[in-house]
Amino acid sequence: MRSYEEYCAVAKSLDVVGDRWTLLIVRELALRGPSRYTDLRNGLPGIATNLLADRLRELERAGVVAREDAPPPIATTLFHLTPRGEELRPVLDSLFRWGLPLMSEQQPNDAVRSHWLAGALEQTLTDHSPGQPPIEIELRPGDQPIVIQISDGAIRASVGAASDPAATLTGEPRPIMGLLLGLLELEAAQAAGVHFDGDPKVLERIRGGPPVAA
Amino acid sequence: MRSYEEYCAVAKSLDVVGDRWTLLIVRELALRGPSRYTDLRNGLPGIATNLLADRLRELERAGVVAREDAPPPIATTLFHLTPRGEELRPVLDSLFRWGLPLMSEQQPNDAVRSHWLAGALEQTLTDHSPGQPPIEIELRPGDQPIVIQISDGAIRASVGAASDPAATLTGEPRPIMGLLLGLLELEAAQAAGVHFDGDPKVLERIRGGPPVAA
DNA sequence: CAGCATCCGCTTTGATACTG
DNA sequence: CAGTATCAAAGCGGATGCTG
Repeated sequence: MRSYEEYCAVAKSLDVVGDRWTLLIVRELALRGPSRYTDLRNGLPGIATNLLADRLRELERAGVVAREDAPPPIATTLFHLTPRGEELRPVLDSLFRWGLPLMSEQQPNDAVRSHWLAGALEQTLTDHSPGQPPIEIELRPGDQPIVIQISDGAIRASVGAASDPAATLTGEPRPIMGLLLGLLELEAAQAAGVHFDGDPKVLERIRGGPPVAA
Repeated sequence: MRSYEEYCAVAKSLDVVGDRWTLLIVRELALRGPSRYTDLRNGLPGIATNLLADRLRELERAGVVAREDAPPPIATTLFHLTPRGEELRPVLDSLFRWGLPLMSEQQPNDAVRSHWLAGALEQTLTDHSPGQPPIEIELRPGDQPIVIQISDGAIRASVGAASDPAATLTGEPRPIMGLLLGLLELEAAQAAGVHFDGDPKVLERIRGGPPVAA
């Protein structure tokens, strides 16, 4: 990207991460950890392969990303965030939060990946009853399952199966997210094809309320 | 901008504010409040006028910016952030913080505006002695003067003159910022042409230390 | 197959000129 | 002051081909 040539911290940041696709590449590495080129491409549907290569080079030059040639048995290149790259998490988090209200409308051809949803959920859900025992909830939004772990006031959401879920939600991504983000009631979500299995009270424990002041 | 067509909150955010210049327009409105078209152009050196018009239209459609035709005596159009637009401040703040380390190198043809520097300073400086009486520091980085107001642990930095400054700093923007951000010692800043007037202790009270975890 | 580089048509941006 | 109009240059998207 052409530099803005402004002596301003925001402009300097955007000189590095303001290009199309760049922050989404950082998102992939932040959500999934060290990744292969092919995994990155899979998490960025629509990116031109030469652009991904270009951006990775630029991010490497900027000290945000580093590549490591994995040892012989694996024999592949892994890209990962440097400490400086990890410091971009607050930027991603604020964008996650700002974009949550836009999740209510899912365009018909929007791609879906479970790890994106997990990232969004970690930014919104809160444990309203920290005293309660730890529980897990499993989501099956068509893609891979997502497990939400609630324990001692902390929320962790990641791709994977729950061992002993207190509840499971199966259905389309949009109504599932609408329900969890607090934009949809359980009845409305069920009418939209969501199958809820478990104790409805667990929903009340974690549902995102009105947007949090950040 | 073409949509990323991803059902991800970050991608949805970037669909709205990921275009070139867009976040800088929001920065201008956030730092300066309601502004005229011409003021925006002045705060965005290098932007093509058709692009500014385009972006403002898109931001209006997205509900981030609104325009008001000021009443007859003023007879001009003012652009301002909507509440939804104000919610982008955490995004700007995180970009301000991330970009601070990049402020140490000022490219020879970087444009400088005092309100950008004020924004950066508010993100870094902290009042390390909240018990002390309120003081003001004035900066004269060539452009317009900046006043830093320190009182009760809070820092405010804005364009304008101080009434009774406890210290003044005159010189080039880069060494002044380097000194305040904690990247440069007073002697080094003075060697770089900064003229410091006042009690050096006030510097210790507010200087930014190592980057804060956000 | 993983990790690119090249080519080409299309879209976006930059610079400048012009207008109510 | 607050834009619109025009056009060249740069960037992007999609397809394809190459190399270990």
